[in-house]
Amino acid sequence: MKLKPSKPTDLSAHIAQAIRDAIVSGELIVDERLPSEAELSDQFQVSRPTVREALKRLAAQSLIRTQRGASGGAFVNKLSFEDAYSQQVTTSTLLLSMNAVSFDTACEARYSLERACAALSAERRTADQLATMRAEIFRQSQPGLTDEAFCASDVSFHRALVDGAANPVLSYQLAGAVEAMQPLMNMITFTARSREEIIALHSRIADALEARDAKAVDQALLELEAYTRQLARDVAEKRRKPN
Amino acid sequence: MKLKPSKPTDLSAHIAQAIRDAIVSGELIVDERLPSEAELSDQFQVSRPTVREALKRLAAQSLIRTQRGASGGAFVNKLSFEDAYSQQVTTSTLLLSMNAVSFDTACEARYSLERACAALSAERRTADQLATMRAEIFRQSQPGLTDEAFCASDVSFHRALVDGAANPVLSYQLAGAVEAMQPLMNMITFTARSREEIIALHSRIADALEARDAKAVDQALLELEAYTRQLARDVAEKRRKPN
DNA sequence: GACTTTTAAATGTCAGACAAATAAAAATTT
DNA sequence: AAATTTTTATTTGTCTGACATTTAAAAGTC
Repeated sequence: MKLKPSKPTDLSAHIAQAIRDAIVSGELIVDERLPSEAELSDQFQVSRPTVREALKRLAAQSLIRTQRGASGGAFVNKLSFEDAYSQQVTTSTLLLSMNAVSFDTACEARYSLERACAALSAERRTADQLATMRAEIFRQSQPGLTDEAFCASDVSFHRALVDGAANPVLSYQLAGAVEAMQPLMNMITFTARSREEIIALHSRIADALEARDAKAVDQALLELEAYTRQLARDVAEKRRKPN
Repeated sequence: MKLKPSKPTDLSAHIAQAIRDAIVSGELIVDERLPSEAELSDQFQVSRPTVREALKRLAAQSLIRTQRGASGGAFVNKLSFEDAYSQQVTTSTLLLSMNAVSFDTACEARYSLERACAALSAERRTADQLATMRAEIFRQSQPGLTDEAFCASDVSFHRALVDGAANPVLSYQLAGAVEAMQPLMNMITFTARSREEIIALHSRIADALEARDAKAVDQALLELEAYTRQLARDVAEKRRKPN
């Protein structure tokens, strides 16, 4: 663990980077204990608060965890899919909300990726996942449902579809694409008619998955994407000319 | 910005979460200045070092940036695609290396996602992106190339393919899948024969993109995936039984 | 009016202290 | 001797107060 780069300021950022490099390169392995804060401040020739700021940076990325007490300290954390998943969702959500990404662009990305899971999911989906999808479809058909709850159920439905591919890397990668869309979807007001349409498409997807018919899943997803984008266009249209 | 939750320890984590929530919810908007560290310590009733640790956590996630001097302070950062991209690559790389993800699983995810870009890329790829791909193919055919350089060029090639879809959200989502594979790929020793094969498939992809033939791109990617997985199997086989 | 100097505000860093948690060692009791 | 309790040492968590550095604006000067 060395620090060489140029910048004279932000010592804590440099130290964090040095430790991060050591972790990424494998110099520090999972569950290995880092030197204590006191030792680190000696090694890096900085004060303990500075070391602590560096460690908090790493903790924010789930790269380390800390434990108090004797034989405590900072340990290299095994980055779990769960941690990575939630980080990804947060990042993706902020990315979309801060960069004026058009609904079309986000929607295209989401459904392109989802279709990438379609074939695998058709092949591997479990009965359990299928049941989850059916349950979400049922929930979506309940009359009193708010738009937000409808969207949340939509996310659950699609998540089950993605998880059906039985590939944790895919599930992780898709997390951002699917969940980060929700705030954008929430801006749409779903009429009874449009809900009906979406539910019909969801049912077609579930049916196709049940029949393990990859082509049909793909086709239904294509239509769902087209319909969703049409809905968004209608909403935008109405906003512009609210009759 | 309030903090209510249960945990009594890790004040800085709570404060970071409170501010993070304020950003995600839109209570704090991009480029808005946060209260000064002194004011925050007043508001949250903690010391300045604790506030600073919280701010460093947020800085580690590129949620804020800080500026020194009068009229300086912490500002809500506009999360750029670039920042998100590199974070995603780091996270994905660590995720794969720490979770004993099989080569097959990672490879399947990567090529599934890449094929999701194939149709869009065939439709939209620019002459420039095509030229990049041709240049990388040429580089890959150079005799003196190390395996690492070959892999790096491979990543550049595929990145151009993904960027061809002209959808920044897709490019961002794919970043992890494509780049995080590199360390795994680096474990493969590429013989002259296997390089030849890969280059031939890359050429077929480039040709198909030039002809805007989505089907052909998809097919070539499928074959490339199959070949890559076969290569990995061969390597594993040789390790187990080194003649 | 243009330039220089001063000032004030803010982050960056440091030193030293105490609190709290925790595991291991030591002492005590059974 | 074993089990339990107490002590101790280590380590992170937090606080106080201070000084350095940067920066923009205000004040002063030519």
